[in-house]
Amino acid sequence: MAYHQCTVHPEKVEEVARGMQAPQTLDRMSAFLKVVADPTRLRIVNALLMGELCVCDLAALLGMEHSAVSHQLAVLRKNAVVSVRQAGKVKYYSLSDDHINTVFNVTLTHVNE
Amino acid sequence: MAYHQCTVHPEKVEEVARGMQAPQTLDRMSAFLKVVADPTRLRIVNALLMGELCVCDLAALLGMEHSAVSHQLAVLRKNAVVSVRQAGKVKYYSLSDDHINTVFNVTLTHVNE
DNA sequence: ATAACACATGAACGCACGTTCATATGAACC
DNA sequence: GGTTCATATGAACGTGCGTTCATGTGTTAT
Repeated sequence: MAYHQCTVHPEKVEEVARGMQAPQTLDRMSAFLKVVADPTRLRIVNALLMGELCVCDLAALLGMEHSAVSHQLAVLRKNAVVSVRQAGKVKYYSLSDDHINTVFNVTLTHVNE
Repeated sequence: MAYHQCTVHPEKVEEVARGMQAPQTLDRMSAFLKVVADPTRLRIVNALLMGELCVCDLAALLGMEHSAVSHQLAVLRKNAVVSVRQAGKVKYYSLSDDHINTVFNVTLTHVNE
């Protein structure tokens, strides 16, 4: 059976529609949340909460290939979640923003409630 | 060329490893973030910030099929993001938690910085 | 300058996940 | 009880995305 046109409340819908964030804002929010939602990247963020780390140590910490870690770091970089500091051959990554800290902690308390 | 075992700093890695959240905690955090990272579900959350809505009005607001909305609401329900109140044939959805409000607003200010 | 090290990037494979179509449940009204 | 309305659920299809493998870039040291 096909779907019917149900009884909508147009005034209510329009009121809420006006209160909605702009589409491109929601897209950026969605993109950011997707970035930190990935388990591997969330573990990287968790680690970097305690200070900067090089790719090498991150790979050892997570028990992953350098390549995999580097790919995830590229995603985090392109979304301005982490920053890089180069010292010789080694690159040290750190969180570039304080909001990530907040999001992490609020999410943490939410799942622990 | 294959990857070499690079020069790790074991004491640093172990220190950070001790400070990491438990794996199941990170998994729950990841799962929650994935739920709200989806564009459609984020729009639903945005709408419900302004008060409860029925499936019918949500479908009209989002310009989607009832079925698609209902599927996403099921995901949000199973992850305790929304609650249902039934009034006759109609089911009204609302945010079940205040943390979601916080996560939404912090994320919003982050992408606007 | 050549080699070894630390990391980045490109491409391809595999799978999870959102959408869609179809069907099912459940409530209210006749 | 049968029909209509409001929502839920099942299954299959398509695609985006994370992983892996292979190769590339850049830096230091000899």
